[in-house]
Amino acid sequence: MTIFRGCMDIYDELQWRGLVADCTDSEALVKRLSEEPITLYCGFDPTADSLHVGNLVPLLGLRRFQKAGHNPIAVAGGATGSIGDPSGKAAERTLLSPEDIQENIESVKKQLARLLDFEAEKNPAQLVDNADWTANVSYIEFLRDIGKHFSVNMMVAKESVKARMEDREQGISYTEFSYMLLQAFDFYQLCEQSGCELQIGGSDQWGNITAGMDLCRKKLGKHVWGLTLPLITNADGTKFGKTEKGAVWLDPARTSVYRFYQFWIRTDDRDVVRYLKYFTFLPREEIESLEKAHEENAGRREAHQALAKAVTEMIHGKQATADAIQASKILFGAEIAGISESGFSDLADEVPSLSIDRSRLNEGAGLIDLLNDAGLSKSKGEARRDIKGGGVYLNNERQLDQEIVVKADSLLFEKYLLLRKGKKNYSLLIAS
RNA sequence: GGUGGGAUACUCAAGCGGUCAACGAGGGCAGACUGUAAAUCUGCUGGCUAUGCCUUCACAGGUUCGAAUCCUGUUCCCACCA
Repeated sequence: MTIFRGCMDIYDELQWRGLVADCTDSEALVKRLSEEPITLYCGFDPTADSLHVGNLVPLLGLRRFQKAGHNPIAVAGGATGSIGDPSGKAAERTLLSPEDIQENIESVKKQLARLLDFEAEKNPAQLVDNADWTANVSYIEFLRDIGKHFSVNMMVAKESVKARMEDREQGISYTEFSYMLLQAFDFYQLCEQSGCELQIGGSDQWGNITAGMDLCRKKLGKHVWGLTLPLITNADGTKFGKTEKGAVWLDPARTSVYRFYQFWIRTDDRDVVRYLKYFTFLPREEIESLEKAHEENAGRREAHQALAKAVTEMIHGKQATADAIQASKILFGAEIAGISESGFSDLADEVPSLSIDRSRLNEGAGLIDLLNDAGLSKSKGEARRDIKGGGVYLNNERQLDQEIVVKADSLLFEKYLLLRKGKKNYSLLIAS
């Protein structure tokens, strides 16, 4: 008998989306999910002051469960984050200072808060910090109550630890070795205090999750579940979520909305349908029709646009997304002659821009210097090479003369210079 | 502790007295083709006040007209022996 609508479908939906990497006792979990709302959690360690697109899959996983009527808990890893998870890491990491962790936690919390619904009447999301329950546990207590339940033999056998043990060059510190126990302790605490029965996480979390399940069983006699979501891979074998400029962050101060939107627009054809399933809440029928459109005419890039729009709106909201789309249209679509003055001032918010002293242009500024100042070329030598290679455009006109001097008469609307390197790197110079 | 081998640019990896800012591969950037995709092909890939100058081949010295290359010492790795 179903007590509330929606819960029957969540596992099927996850499976259809390809979001189930592994699951402990899926049959029993499916049954359990169909009975009544379950409480589940996922942890996020504050290793930086912003989440990035790589964190999105588990986070949206929580949201998917919430949409299906379940009770999600997001755990900010104030405690675990100060230790460092060895899972999937080839080398020991340097510890973050307590101040950094605190700062990171504050910003990450805000981002988590935007993606989960804390106002839902029936199943509001919760946000907790695992430092809250580790703070007053003494080391001796922890060793006696928790450590006793773990055999080192088992811990050493876990993939995350084993990999580091076998690597003579790297090794693993006792600190990181112990990480598993802390995460297990989280699950146990949440299970006891909040009746949490399911932990989800990236597939590299499998060992940590099962460790927590064991602890719940041993200490509470409770049968709980673990479900891992896949690690996202690009079709070309590169790491998902990285660009030449580094990670793609959710914080618009780190990755502008325009860049964020562009990141998704440039998704490989082979990945786009998968990503629609992974990263959007678009319903199945819609994704399937986009898939069809994509197969028929990939060049129209309908699926890409839908993906970029959906994800950007989810993270940055409708208005910011509309602006990013507009900026993209201006830069990649119309001729520069068609851009209005207000179009340029809008661009300034989206595209990297730089103000430049008007007097410099009166005297004439070398294109090489401008490229260097705008950061499009890393050095003047590189700027020279870029021009020579035919990759530099001023106001969308290719410049091949390395010695060219830019004067005030090149200013559009007497104010803007649009500098471009290659197909997609723009910089807007604003005279002042 | 002993012996031998190694440390070269973003990474891997040649070079073992001058022609070395350093072969090659990967990566990155740019061009062509396209669809802001992929694949493919082409060029570039230390810095500069630029037909020249400066800084780089673990670190510090030395030999030499001249060193990434030879010598001495130091640090770190790896292998074998104890």
